[in-house]
Parts: sequence; C-alpha cells; structure tokens
Amino acid sequence: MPFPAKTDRARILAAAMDLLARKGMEKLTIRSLATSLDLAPNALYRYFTSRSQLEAAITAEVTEQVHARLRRASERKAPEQAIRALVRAYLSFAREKKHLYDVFLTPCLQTLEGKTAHEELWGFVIAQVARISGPKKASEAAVALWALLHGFVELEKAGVFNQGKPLSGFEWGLNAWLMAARV
Amino acid sequence: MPFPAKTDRARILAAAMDLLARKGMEKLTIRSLATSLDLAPNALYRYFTSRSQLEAAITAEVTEQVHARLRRASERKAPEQAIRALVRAYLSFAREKKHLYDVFLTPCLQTLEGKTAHEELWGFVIAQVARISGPKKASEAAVALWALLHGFVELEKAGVFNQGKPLSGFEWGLNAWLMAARV
DNA sequence: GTCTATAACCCGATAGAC
DNA sequence: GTCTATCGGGTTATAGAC
Repeated sequence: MPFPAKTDRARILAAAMDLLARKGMEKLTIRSLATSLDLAPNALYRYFTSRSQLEAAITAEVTEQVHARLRRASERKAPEQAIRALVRAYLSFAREKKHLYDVFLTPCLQTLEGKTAHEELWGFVIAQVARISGPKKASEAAVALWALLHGFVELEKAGVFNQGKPLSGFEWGLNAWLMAARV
Repeated sequence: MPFPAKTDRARILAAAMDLLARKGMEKLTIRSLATSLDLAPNALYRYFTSRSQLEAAITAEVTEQVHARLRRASERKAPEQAIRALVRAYLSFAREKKHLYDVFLTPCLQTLEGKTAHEELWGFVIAQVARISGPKKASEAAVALWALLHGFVELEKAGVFNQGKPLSGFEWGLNAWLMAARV
C-alpha cells in the first residue's frame, strides 16, 4: 500500500491529551496537534470528522481517568473513609490536571453501547454514596456531593472568595453533607 | 471634527449583552458586534483594547445583575426565608439567562476602586449567611452554599445525572446545609 | 483509502488615511 | 474617532497524487 497509515485514533488522542495537559484547550488546535504528530493538519480529519468530535473523545478520556482515580482511591475502604478518599482524589485531580478538568463536564462521546463515560462515573458515585446513606436517598445525596465538589473547584479557580479560606469552607460543607447522609 | 463619535462604551456594552443573551458567547465576535452597531469592526478598539477586556466588562455587568436580583429577592425577609429566596433567584437566573450565566464566573474587571463585582457580591452573600449562622462560621458556610449552587447549575447543564432527580438532589443538599448552618 | 495541497470562510488585531 | 486594507491564524471542505 502506497500510503500506509502513519497514525491511528488512539495515537492522535494520546497526543491531544498530552498537548491539552501542557498547554490548555485554546492551544490545542488541529494544526498544533498535527505538528506534534508530524502530520499535515487535515490528515486528522480522517480520524475525527470535526474538532468537536475530537473534544468529545477527549472529554470521555478525561472522565475515564477521573473514574479510575476515584475507584482506586476508594477501594477496600470502609464506607465513610471511601467517601473521604474519593473526595480527596477528586480535588487533587482538579488541581493537578487543571486543563484536563476544564473539559471534564462538557458533552462527551459514548464509550460502550449507549452509555457515556459520564453516566458510568455517575453510577459509581451513587454506589459509593449508597454505602453510607442507604439506597433510598443515595441519588439525592450524590447530586449534592458532586455539586459541592464541582462548585468548590470552579469557585476556587475563579477566585471569587478573596481570602475566605475556601478549603475550610469545603470541609465545612463536607461535614454538613456527612451529617445528613449518614443513615 | 470630521469623525464625530457614533457610539460610546455603554452603548457597546448594551449591544454586547443583548447579543450574548440571544446567541451565546461564541457568536459574540468583534465583527458581529460591530455589525449590530453599524460600525467598522476596529472602531470598537477605541473603547475596549481587546476582546478579553470586553469579556471582562461583560462579566462585571452580569455579576451586577445577579447581585441586584439576589438583593431584591432577599430584602425584607426573615433570615432563613431570605436564604431560600436568594437560592431561588440564583437558580432562576442561571436557567433564564443561560448564556449570561456561562460567563458569570470568569475573570472580571474592577468596578470601584480596587474591588471587583465578584468581591462585592461575595460580601453580600456572607452577610446574608451570617444572619442565620452567626459571624463565626459565615465565611465557611457561604463557600459551601455558593459551591452547592454553582455546582448544581453546571452539573444540570452538563446532564451528568441521567435522570437522577437533580432538583430534589439540590433541595436535599440545601436542607443539609441549613441543618448545619443554623446557629 | 490515505495523505498532500489548496481554496474559501471565519476570527482578532494592527497600520495608516482622513 | 472611524474608515479601508491587510496580516496571521484558526476552521471546513475538496481535488488529486499514490
């Protein structure tokens, strides 16, 4: 074959993740990505039909990374310790991989049949919450926990509380959540 | 003078707010904004030195609108009713003015001497929270409340909880917050 | 079938005439 | 203070080499 494939979808995605983590989403362009792979820019359109398709694939990949981290952090732990470890892992991911977290909650592609990476992660969070809250209020408590986590990350990044001790505010909120969630 | 001013800063900002509310941030370009004002694109650079300056001014304007809404919603109410009204006003703003809320928590310009619109709003929220929590834990409780609000808005928008009754999840979280905040 | 090359259309921003 | 003209850099999309 005269033009053997010099790349593939996984290779492109890996290069995109690397570029995103280092430079952020605005600097991740088709051209810069192609350059990092030693390809002509439009060669990428054979694997991703548009930039938004690429973004969706990136979001799915980020979500799987978050999911894996939370799973590892909470496994083989008592219910409440599992939640506390999950929370720490979530916040440290958001801080360590700022640029990845930026695209975490944007629309994402389906991974398996009819299920998005977000939905799989959501199911995992509910299961962990149910261990301390029981199944009855697990869904509601999980919404509140995730909202607290995500809201805290974003507000801290935006710098709205000038020096209002944001982290202790988060811990106050987590304790309030635990008080209400414990069965 | 051969070229009398056809516009001014307030006029441009008003047109930008209108365009933003109707079409969203991606459609708000220097060119589209200039067209809506019947101006050449670069005429705007006399009033805003860059697009990011314009965005910062828009964020300040949005923040002032939110601040005004929350203030109106909570005035002349008992502490806990004021918080509940403030929360409803916040969520309804986020839903009614989706595109405005999108830019709410991005960096914004100073309005008065050395104070951003965000900081002024933050001070107001702390004061409202302090009415039911006391001054001691007001700052921490305010962080948690705002995180819950913002996180809920964003997660709902992202559609991560497939049909996990998001609103009842928020109310569950608000009740948990109230339990812990009440002095 | 995949890559190269290029066209046509957006964007933000700047230079210089009036 | 506004205009025309233009630059550099994004994007999609297509024609054609191999």
